[in-house]
Amino acid sequence: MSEEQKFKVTFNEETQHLDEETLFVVSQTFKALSDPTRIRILNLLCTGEHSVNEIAETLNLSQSSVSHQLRFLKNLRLVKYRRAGTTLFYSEDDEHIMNLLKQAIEHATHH
Amino acid sequence: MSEEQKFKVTFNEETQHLDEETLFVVSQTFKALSDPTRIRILNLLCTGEHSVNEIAETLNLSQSSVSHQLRFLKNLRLVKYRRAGTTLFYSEDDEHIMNLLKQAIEHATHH
DNA sequence: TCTATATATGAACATATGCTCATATATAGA
DNA sequence: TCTATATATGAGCATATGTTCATATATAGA
Repeated sequence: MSEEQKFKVTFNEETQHLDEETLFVVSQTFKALSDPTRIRILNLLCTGEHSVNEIAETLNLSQSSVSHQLRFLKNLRLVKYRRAGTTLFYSEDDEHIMNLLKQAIEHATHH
Repeated sequence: MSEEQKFKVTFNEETQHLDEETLFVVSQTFKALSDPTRIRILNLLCTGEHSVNEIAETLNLSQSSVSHQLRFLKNLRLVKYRRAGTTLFYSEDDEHIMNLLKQAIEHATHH
């Protein structure tokens, strides 16, 4: 089997069959991006780090709601935080996924 | 104002505020990609057009479930179909969004 | 230690989601 | 027109999701 054929086989396996784990990770990732509140939070974090209260006030959301959503995003490692006293500053933690979000926003705005 | 500054302003405006409609379209798009069944269907359609029954049999899903999900995907214009007698052949209808899916699968498999 | 501020968390609730089951619709051929 | 095959659809159900409310936890300062 040539190198080219090997590549083709590998490629086809990747596009034709998705194992359970990949399917789970991909669906969870898109689920994170499928809620307006989380999109707004991530979009705000594009502009740099922000505290929980800053996010809540800027986006007109309850502190609790923001905190719940940030936990969700943090579990998926889409955001991280830095502590400064009692304040936690959240920021992006997955450039690749943030890029997907930006692409989708671009796509939605220009069509 | 330099060209560079102009670009920066435009860029910031786009990333800081999302209007209702954009938010809705983006969240709906990602919602379409957030379910394992729909991901498997779209991933299968990457390989070319397929009838409803083909999809159901290949992915081991009920005809009803596939039909419901295809309606969902069709409403978002992510898939289209071609009729041949009583058989409907479904295929991709949004290259850009399919590309987002492929990127996410790549991202999930290589990390 | 007591207080104030920032954030996290759990329960409860309303709504959304995805599946199955039964059935309707549509097309082709006899 | 009658039948067979392919697909669509609606109701019902179990589960998932996002929010609020009340409260817990954590840190800093007096």
